[in-house]
Amino acid sequence: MSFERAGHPPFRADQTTVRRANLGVVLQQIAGGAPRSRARVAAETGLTRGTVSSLVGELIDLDLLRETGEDQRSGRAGRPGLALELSDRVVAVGLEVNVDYLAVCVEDLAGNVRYEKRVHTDNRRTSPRPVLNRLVRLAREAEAVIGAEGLVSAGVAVALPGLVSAESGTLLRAPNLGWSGIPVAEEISSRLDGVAVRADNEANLAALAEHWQGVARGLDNFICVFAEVGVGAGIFIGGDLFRGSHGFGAELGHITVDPGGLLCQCGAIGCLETIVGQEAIARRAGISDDDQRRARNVTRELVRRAEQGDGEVIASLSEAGRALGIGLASAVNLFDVDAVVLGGCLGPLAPWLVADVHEALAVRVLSSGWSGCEVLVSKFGEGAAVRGAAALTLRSVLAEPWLVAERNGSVRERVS
Amino acid sequence: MSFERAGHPPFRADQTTVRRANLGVVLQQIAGGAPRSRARVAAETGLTRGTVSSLVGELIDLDLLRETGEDQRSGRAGRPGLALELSDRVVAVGLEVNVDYLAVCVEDLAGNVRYEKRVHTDNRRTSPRPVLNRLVRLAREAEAVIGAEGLVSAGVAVALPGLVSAESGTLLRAPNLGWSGIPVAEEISSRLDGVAVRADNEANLAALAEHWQGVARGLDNFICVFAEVGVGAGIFIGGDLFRGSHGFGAELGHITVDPGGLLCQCGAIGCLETIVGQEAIARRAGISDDDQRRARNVTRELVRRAEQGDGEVIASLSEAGRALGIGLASAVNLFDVDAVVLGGCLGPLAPWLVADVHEALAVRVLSSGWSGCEVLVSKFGEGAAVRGAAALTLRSVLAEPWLVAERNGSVRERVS
DNA sequence: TTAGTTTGTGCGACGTCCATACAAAACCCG
DNA sequence: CGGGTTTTGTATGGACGTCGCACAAACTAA
Repeated sequence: MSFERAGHPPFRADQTTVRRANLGVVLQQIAGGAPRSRARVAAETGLTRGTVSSLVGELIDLDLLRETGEDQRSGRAGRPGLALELSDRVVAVGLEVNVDYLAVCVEDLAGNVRYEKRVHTDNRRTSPRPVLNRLVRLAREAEAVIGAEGLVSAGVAVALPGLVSAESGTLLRAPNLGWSGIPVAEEISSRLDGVAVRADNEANLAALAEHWQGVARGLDNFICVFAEVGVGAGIFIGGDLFRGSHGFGAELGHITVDPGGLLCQCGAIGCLETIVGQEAIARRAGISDDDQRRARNVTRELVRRAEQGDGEVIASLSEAGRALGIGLASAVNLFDVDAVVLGGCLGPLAPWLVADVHEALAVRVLSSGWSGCEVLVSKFGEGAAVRGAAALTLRSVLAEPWLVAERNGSVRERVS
Repeated sequence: MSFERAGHPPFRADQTTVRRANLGVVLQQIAGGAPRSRARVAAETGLTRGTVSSLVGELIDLDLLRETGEDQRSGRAGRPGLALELSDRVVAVGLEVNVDYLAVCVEDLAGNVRYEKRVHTDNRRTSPRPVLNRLVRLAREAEAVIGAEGLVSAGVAVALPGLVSAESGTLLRAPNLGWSGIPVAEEISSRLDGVAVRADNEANLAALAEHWQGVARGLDNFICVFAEVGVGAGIFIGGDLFRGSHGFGAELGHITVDPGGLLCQCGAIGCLETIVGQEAIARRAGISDDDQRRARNVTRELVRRAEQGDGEVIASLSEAGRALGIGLASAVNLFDVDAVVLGGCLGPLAPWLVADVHEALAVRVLSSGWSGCEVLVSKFGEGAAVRGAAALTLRSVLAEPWLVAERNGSVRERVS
């Protein structure tokens, strides 16, 4: 109904604003369901068939939509409509730097993963430069695939494990990586011939992924915990990612849950991260750092042992669940969300955690009597952040379709 | 830049949408500063002088703007502009039900309080009906004043001490009042000849008041604590009031700060409210319930004793400050706000609290090193909620000016 | 085959903003 | 004191986008 985000930076509107808005409306309408005819879209959006025709024409020219045969119709009278669905030619590249791996993925508008690669490397005490070089090599491979299949890239985004300034794309501080003040987006962009690159926190992007194609589809308010070595959270409010004033919000990993506990990387005592992180769980289960390194994938090792009935591991997991529940409870009390999603390493480990999280929430959440806050398990687990990075770009394509013209339009316009 | 709240419910745009948006843009531009000429507004918004002229004409017809002589100009060449400022003829009515008083206020668009009244009554064990009757009587008096001065009412809103469903205007649960499930907005509306009435939580509205004309002007992200008998909080995010999925958000009063503490009205143990509320502070300072009742205004009594150097009171206040700081810290960690505002009875009591709140925040807020979170003292104190109720309506007039035509336009259109 | 229904497109009308031109009202300066 | 300059507010024609309507195409039902 209203315009803009009712907040203070109002922006003047004119006819092109209208056009752009309606391009977005039509595209999102088609994205949010089964293939549909122009006429149905018109009926659903309130636009005229004529206007929808015009808008769809432009979207097809932009390679965002395509006509795929006829609308499936159950013997109703009248001329059949031509089904419209999202094009599979526009893709986005997602990158991820984590403590013990690098990852890349290419996803198209329809949500299909077209390419995916993940390499294990210990980035913990490596300086940023070689790590970014390796990441850029992965990105280049992905772009080669994109080119070979005749796809169009809408942009690149990178997920980072730490405090990120989303506007500038700078990694401000990553305790578990030992990095600080690295202009990651800029660095990557310059090595990829100036392609636009965005950067964001891994937990934010994991939340985005779950909302885009995961367990949180259709949920407008939820918290997604993303634990690897560190523990972060992405918060969705009103269908959009919530970032604080400076991007320091949702630092769930550094909520105090055990004042008499261990020293955290951040300098404080008893942070949630000292109990719930992947390595914290292992350490508390009596698995030495050496054993962890040998196992390569710590989460898989934990799952293996838990499945075998290892008492120490199961106890450590249960404890982690309880601590997590305590931490989440204050967040749920303040944000009043509909659901909590357990992601990252908590995905695979969920079977030994969920019950404890549930219980802690039930006890501590004020409104638990009225509005049950669901506990969901991530669909993508450790792969959520990369996919979220791709989704970041894809989502903005749906919301602001006209921007793709400014990226690749110069070529296209000469053709048409 | 983008349209709509990027979220999922997209809405088609057309020319009237543009017009409405620009009406809002012009009005808010003029509202957000000193009186200005059409030409300046044009330069600031990016609209043409011609377009601004047309928009301003419509806004003047709606009685939202007025021309007030000439623009103050410091000897610059050129024809002087006609200064435009907010009309003082459009007002809104704010109402408030609290535990020990009822209040009404009439405020105009420019932020002037045109009428104000507050009556002390113990509503604690009174049934809703007589209380609402008394409130409606206050509202009627206010409307009489509005009529007598030739003003136009844009709407009525009421502040309530408890969980409120803002859409339906229902008071779901007010522990300190002993009410639950009362359709307050509807009840008041029906007794005021069907005038539209909105209802919201007192803390939300207090936050709104501080943002509208108080200490939080210009702050887009802040938390406003509002303590009377109970303790609530209103949260501003991105220049807008944040309500959770169900309106249960920001229940700061029921965060656990002292697991071995007192039993709270809500049934839990050691809630913040058992230490920080007006009566809790008094009780912990050794002031009996009888003495409190005799004093009528508990806050004033506390201030009196603190000024006289009453050790018990000062200690209780300091303790409240510390508890508040602890509770606020988790909120600040999650919301990453720029400031915290102490409101309600905490306004007058601030001198004996602020230092403790500050200290607790400094220790417990993760990002306190980077982004200092200011602690501000409310400008309106206990009067914030009523003023916020009026501001709720006034704000929506600024954002959606065309709606006033639907309220009182039928008369006006016949005239013009 | 014919009538009825639905789809997609073309055309004129309307509303809104932009660019431009112009009169009015001040200041500046010789 | 009067002309030139600058700025303001308004009026006019053009561009753009949606709406309403009409029409041909394509299918179902009888």
